[in-house]
Amino acid sequence: MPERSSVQQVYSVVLDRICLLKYPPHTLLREGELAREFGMSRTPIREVFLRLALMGLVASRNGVGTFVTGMDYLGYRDIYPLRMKVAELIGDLSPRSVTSRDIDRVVRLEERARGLQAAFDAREYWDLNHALHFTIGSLIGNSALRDLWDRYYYQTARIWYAIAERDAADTAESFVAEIEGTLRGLRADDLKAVGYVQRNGIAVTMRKVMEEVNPDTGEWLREPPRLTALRRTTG
Amino acid sequence: MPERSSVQQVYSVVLDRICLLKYPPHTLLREGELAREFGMSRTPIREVFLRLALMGLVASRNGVGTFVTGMDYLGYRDIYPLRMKVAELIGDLSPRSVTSRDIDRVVRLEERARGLQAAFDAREYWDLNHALHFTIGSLIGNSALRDLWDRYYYQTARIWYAIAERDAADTAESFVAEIEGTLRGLRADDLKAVGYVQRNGIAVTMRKVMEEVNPDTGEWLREPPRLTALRRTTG
DNA sequence: CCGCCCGTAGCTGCATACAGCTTGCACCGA
DNA sequence: TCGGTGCAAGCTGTATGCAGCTACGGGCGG
Repeated sequence: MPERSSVQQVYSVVLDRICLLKYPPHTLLREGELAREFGMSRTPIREVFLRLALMGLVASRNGVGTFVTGMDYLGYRDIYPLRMKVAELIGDLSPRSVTSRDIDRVVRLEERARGLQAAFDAREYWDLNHALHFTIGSLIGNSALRDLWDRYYYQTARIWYAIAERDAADTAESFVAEIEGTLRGLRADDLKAVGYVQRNGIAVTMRKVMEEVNPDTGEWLREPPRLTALRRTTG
Repeated sequence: MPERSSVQQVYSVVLDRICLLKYPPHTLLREGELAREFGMSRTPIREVFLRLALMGLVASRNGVGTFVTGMDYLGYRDIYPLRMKVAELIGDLSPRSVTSRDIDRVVRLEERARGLQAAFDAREYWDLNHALHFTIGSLIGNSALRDLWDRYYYQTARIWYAIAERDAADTAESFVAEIEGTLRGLRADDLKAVGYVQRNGIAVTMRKVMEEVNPDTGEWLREPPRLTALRRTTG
């Protein structure tokens, strides 16, 4: 069972679990437990936790444990506008030119996305969004900008994933439209257009997120089970 | 001698040493050595190194050691345009309003900066720049943007510090002008103006940096001793 | 004299033992 | 019965021992 893994692999797995809400906010993660699962000692797990902590996704409390952070309204309020700006810069800062491979890849994503309209599947939606994100990311020539593109993606992934499930039909439709717009931009080798399409998609999500909170208190108006579950990983 | 310190304190100290070129590029840092200096074990030092590695300021090689990274031309070429964009956003994303305390602080900085014109001192210049940076940073309301403001500052600090010493007179003069412009913006409670003044200052530095490299090879044209010194910290 | 090879020193990465802190529960007294 | 106190379990943070890797240098062969 305990197969050896590298720090990078464990980081990816735990990151995915947090973003996919398999580890919902406030979940207690224990170093020893993950160490056993991945067949390594606590030391590399601590490194994974530190990296996740610097991403703002977990926080350790001495003597207590390491918790998945809550979805903080104030954090999203700050990150989303910046994420939109980053999208606007995609076509601005030395973009890579589009190849037919890129287009083919997105065409295939479009087909799969249309399938979502018939039967929505959260996991499939996640995979498609993931693929689209990294395809676009690969076109960003500026490495620092690409880092931000990824960073803010992961920092906001949980909340859009949670919200996507609220209104599956609308989510699927918007997603197909987003891919179509992206494709138009790619075919024109107009990465600025691609960036603006992304910006608009992010803006729509941000609006949805902000509609979920009480602007005075900053509290979430309704909390689906997946956001509130305070479960231990044992059991 | 070995006084106990926290991880955060050690991180700050080592970060300063790297930015101030007390640890020049390619310096070999040993975990055990720093552990002894700060009176702790290798474990927290490793955490410091990991954080510095994620900032791109050090890199560990198994079996060899942890090195201060070189000043990579390609990295600066990517970071500077982004840093300029960040400066442009300062007045855009929910800035805090300016208080008289802020203005007073910068006024004092201006006085000290004028002293630099008479007698340039690299360390004093560093301190002033540091103070100005954080004063402006404190006016950024968007926490994510402030993180970037700090992050890119530290990632580019070494190179402008190295270049500042090249032409002390010009550096001092530009710096005074920058503070004057900043003060005008602050007094008008116009943080956008402050951001643009910063942007312009960053652009000037970037131009100076780019003039130092061969655009074909990416190699530095002339390497002052402080940039090339490959010394061990022992001795 | 030059080049190859192997041994060794010393570093990082990992595993593990220990210390300190936090929390919850049980027990005791009023 | 209720409140307070102390203890114990379990976690993170730290120290330290160990394994694996790399670089360097001396010695040997050509």
